[in-house]
Parts: sequence; C-alpha cells; structure tokens
Amino acid sequence: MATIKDVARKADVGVGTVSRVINQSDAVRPQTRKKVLQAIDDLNFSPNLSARRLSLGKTWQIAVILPYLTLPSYVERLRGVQQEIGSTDYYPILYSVGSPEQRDEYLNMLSEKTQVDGLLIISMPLSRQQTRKITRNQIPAVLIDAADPILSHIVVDDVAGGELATQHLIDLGHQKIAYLSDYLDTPFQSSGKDRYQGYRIALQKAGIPFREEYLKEGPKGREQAYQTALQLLTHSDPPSAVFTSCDTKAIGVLDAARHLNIPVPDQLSLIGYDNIRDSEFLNLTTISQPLLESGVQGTRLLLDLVENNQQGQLSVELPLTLITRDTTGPAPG
Amino acid sequence: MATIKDVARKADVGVGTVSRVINQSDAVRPQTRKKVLQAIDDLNFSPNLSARRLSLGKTWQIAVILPYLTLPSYVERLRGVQQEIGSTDYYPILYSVGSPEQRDEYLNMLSEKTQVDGLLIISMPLSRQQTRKITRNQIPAVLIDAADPILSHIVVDDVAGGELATQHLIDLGHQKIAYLSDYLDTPFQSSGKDRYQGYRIALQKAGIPFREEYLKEGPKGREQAYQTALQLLTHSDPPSAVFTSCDTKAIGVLDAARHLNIPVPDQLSLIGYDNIRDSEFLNLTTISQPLLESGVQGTRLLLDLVENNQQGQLSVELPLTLITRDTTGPAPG
DNA sequence: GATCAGTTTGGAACCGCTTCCAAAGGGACT
DNA sequence: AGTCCCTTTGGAAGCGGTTCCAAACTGATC
Repeated sequence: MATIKDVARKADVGVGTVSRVINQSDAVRPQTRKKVLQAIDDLNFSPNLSARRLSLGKTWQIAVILPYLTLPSYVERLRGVQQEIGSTDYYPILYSVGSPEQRDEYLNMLSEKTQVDGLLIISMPLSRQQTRKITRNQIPAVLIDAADPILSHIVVDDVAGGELATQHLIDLGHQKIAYLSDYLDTPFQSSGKDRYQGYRIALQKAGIPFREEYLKEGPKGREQAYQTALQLLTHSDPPSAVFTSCDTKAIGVLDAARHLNIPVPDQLSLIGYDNIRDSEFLNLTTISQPLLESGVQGTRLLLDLVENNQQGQLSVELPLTLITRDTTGPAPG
Repeated sequence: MATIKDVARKADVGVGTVSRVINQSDAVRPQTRKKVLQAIDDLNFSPNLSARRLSLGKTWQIAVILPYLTLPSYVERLRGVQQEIGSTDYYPILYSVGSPEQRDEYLNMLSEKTQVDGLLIISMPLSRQQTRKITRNQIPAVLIDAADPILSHIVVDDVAGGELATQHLIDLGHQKIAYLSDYLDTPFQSSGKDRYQGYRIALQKAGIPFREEYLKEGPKGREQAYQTALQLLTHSDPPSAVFTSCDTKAIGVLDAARHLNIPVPDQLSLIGYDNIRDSEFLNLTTISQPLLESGVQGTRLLLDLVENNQQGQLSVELPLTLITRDTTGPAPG
C-alpha cells in the first residue's frame, strides 16, 4: 500500500504538500496540485485512516448502543440514526446489547474515550454511576428513549400521551374509563406512571371522578392483561372504555372481550399505546410516538455536541399522535 | 488523557513494559505488573485505539454494507451478523445504503483498504468492476444473499425455493396459481427472478400452462402488494392460489383478501417467502430461509478470511424449508 | 537589480502505540 | 566469586498521517 511519502517522492514534492492536496486545503499552486493528483492516481494511493485519526485526535465514529434488535421500535430508531448520520462524515459503530452485563461492559469500555467521538444510547436508562463516568470523562453522549438527570436526551411526553388517550375516550362520551398498566412503582421505567398521570389529569379536567376499581396494575405481558381484563369486565359496573399502558396489554384485553363476547367498539372502547406493528394489523386505536424521528433528532443533537463541544444538557420532548382505528367508538347508551 | 508514557513514568518502568502489561503478553514479573496496573488505575489510563491500530496495521472493524433497514429480512440478517461478531474482538460499522449511487460511493471508498479489515455485503450484488477492485486490492470480502463469480458468498437456491412453494400449491390441487413479485428485472436483486424461474419450472413439470395475467410485478412493499392483489383477485377468472416473492407482499395480499371478504385458505391459498417474524403471528404458510443463519455464517466466513488471510472462494448454499401454516389449503371446488 | 510582502513549499516534530534488540538482572551451578 | 543461560526490562524506531516553522519562491514596485 502506498503511503504519503511514496506519493511525495513520486510527485517530487514534500509530504506536507501532499497532505495539503489531500485535505483540499489552503493554497497549493494549481500545477503542483496537478502533479500530486497524478501521483496519487498512479500509485492508487488512499490515506490510512488510523494514522489520520491518531494525528487528528478524532475518529469520526459514533458508538450506537442499543438492545439486540428484537423489537421493531429499536430498528425504527436505528433507521432514524442512519438517515441522519448518512449525510455527515461520521459513521456509526453498532454495539448490540444482549444482556445487562454486556451493556455495562460496553458502556464501561466506551466511557474511556479515544474509542469514538460520541455515544448514542438507545432505549437504555443509565445508572447514576454510568452517567457520572461519562460526564467525568467529558464524552459527548445522548440518550434516546430514556431520561437522564445530567445527559442530554430525547423522550416523549408520556403525561401528555396519557392525557391524549384518555381525552379521546372522553370525547367519545365515555365516563367509565379504566386504566390498565404495568406496575406503576418501578425505579427503572417511569413511562407507565407518567401515562397514568395523564389519565388522571384528563379525568380531572373533564370533571370525572377517579374510581379506584378502574385502576389495574400488574406484571408485563399480554396474558396478564387478559386475566386482569376478565375481572375488570365482569365487574358489576364495568367500564365502557379501557386505556392500556401498551399495545401488548391492549391485545390481551381484546382477547378477553372476545372471550366474554363483548363487542368492540360497540360495548367496549379500547385504546393502546406505542403503535406496535401488530396494532396496525389488529386495527387497534393507539398512541403513536415518532420513533424514526427520535433517532434523527438524537443523532443531530449528539453531532452538535461533538462538533461544537458544547456543554450543558438539552432535553427534547417529541410529540405524540393519536392513531384512531377501529377499537374505539362512541360510549354505548 | 493519560498516555502510555505517563503510565511508564508513574510506574517507573519503560513504555515497552507497560505495553506488555496492557497486552497481557509474555513475561512480566508479577511485582512489575502490579506496579504498572496500579499506575494505570491511578491515571485512569486507557489505550488510544487509533494509535494501536496504526501500529498494528489492523482496525478490528468490519464494514457491513446493507440496504437501508426497510425490510425485516435485512434486519434479521444483521442480527445474525451481530450475534456472531459479538463473540469476537471485531466491531461492525454500518454502511446503510439508500440508493445505487450511495452503494457505489461506499464500495469505492471501502475497497481502498486501510479503512476496515473486511467487507460484509448484504443483499447487494456487485458489478464486475466492483468485484475486480476488491480482489485487486486484496480486501477480504463476503457477500450474503447475493452470488458472485469470484468472491465468497452465502446464498440460498431461490430457484429450488420457488419450485418448492409452487409445488406445494400444486400438491394441494391448485391449477390457477399467481405469482406476485418485486420487479423481475433489476440489477440490484436477482432473487425475485430466481423464484420466478422456480415457479415456472414447477408449473411446467405439472403440465400447467403459464398465464401472463397471473404474473404481477411491482415495487417493493406491503401496500403495493395490497393494491395489486385487489386487481388480481377481482379479475374475471381469479387465481385460487397466490405465491408471493416475499412475506411482506403476502401480508398485503392477506389484507386485500380480507378487504374483499375472500376467506383464506378456503377460497384462496397464499404462500409467502422468507418466514419473517410477522408470518408466524399471522400463521402464514411460507418458505423459510435461514436469514439469521446467513448473517452468522457470512460473518464467520469473513472473519476466517480476515484472520487466516486465506485465499480462494467459498460459496455456501443454505437450505430452504417449507413452513406449512394456515394460509394454504386444498383447491376449492 | 534590489527590496519587500505575500504565497507556496519542504520537512522535522509530533500523535500514542507496538516491537525489536541489546542490556541488565536473576538463579543455578562450578 | 565467577560463569552461564534464561528471563525481564528499557527505549529507539517505526506505523502514516498533520501541522508548524522557516526557507524559498513569486512578482510588483522603486
């Protein structure tokens, strides 16, 4: 492989001049430039990236840390990252995380600098300690789909989302609205709680009293939701509408309604959250968040940090949208 | 940022010794090692990757060139790559290709060496010229889901797959079998065409005449397939079975059948291709190709090339399987 | 043709690591 | 204590770029 020295010799110039030509920089006399270009072409020269990086102290690489691509939402956010980064000189290195241990391993390694110019962390909240390590080492970092007390991040306003969903049901005339959720009190993920808060706000604004028996928490998953819904719907005074904290749960409720022969949306309106792929197929009304957009904006934010070496936290809140499909309708009676 | 020199000074040893400790190499006296480790810890030292790469003449990075992640099959193959590469010291850099121009740009750049240690090219046939450039520069490269006259590659026998699918329908007594596909004549992908060939072969073997109006080409995607299927199924003499070149399209056809109130599989049998994740949920009969496995094997092959610097082409053909689910049944009447 | 300011150029020094070679150190044996 | 061989160590050289500085060149002006 030819080096810059070879080119310099061949073109009968100094290495500095070759470097200047390569970097399209400054003033090189046209005839000199031509000589150099010719030599580069003759020798099929291409600069060594590692050398350039060492010299420049910059890698032009961004670490993208995200869960192993099992969920469509991860893929979608990644697509956003790619879309945005594609128009820059940076390249993404994928760190696909399959377990908490692996996550910690990667994060540890990457917070030691000199590996990449910045960290983009997707759908993965950080521990206090990890956050501290990153800030201490002054590594530009942005979280997508996770909040952080110190680092910049892109999130959605789940309180507003909860309100949006509930308001939709209220607008349809519903008064007896249940909320079915994952456990509200977990230290790891606050979205369920936020959505619940939105639910309460919407009720309050509409002057509908909150009813304890319409709030159901439980473990994650469709099956769990199915069981809970069976109870809820056979209650002596059952709700006419259910808002679930995620689409997976909504599907469980849909199963239960079908099992109990309760027609949806005639007898029961149902709204989920997240707009997962299955929801489209099942025609589930839901709240959608801008997944791709989160990747785009997160990348943009990170590159800003990297390039301008800006300090300070920036947190962006993306808007949610109501997707009206076939599982919500006017309140019966 | 601390360098190896700082560590050496602090531990009162030579830089060579520090390097030896970092690389867990050779013989360093335990007490010396301890001193060095202490200094490394004190200074929060972490070696500069660019320097190391320059010195070693190796990047530990693999370029993964693949189409923008629109199709689940791309994602699935990528997952295979990640799974396999995760257990090594290498890391993938994603080059997501959105257009032929971009593909050429990336390939050109990457064939110039010193950027990465190897090229993994997914779902993207190369031109003669590109192949030549890569071989001339002696860059280890492997194609997944595309054949090549010179470079190693992982493929499936799509002609056999097309035949397998069609034969399945014929076995069920179908005579009016449509084939719905991406555009057949594209320089970008040949699998659609191969599958089509298999379709024709199966028809011929069974003595069923080919009918022009049962062949539908069109752009990628579910929505497109939906539209096409609406036409096809409202034809005066509609097919009793449809074979689509991919599951995404099959799902579109399923939508159309539902929209037209055509029961599947009673009135219409439907077989897809690829066995994407959604197919399982939808109980779609399909031809399964080991997508994830292709990523795994391709990566393994490439790393072999990289590490052993082996020459010679290796081409692996992965087996296809018929997955019988609920969308195919006996021909009506 | 001498002077001068501005432009262009060559090349040493540097980025931070690995590795090779020679030198120093250690222990077993005479 | 001296010898020998093996282990351990220090540090210079090299990887291939960029950049800074001083030197060389340019041509306009007197």
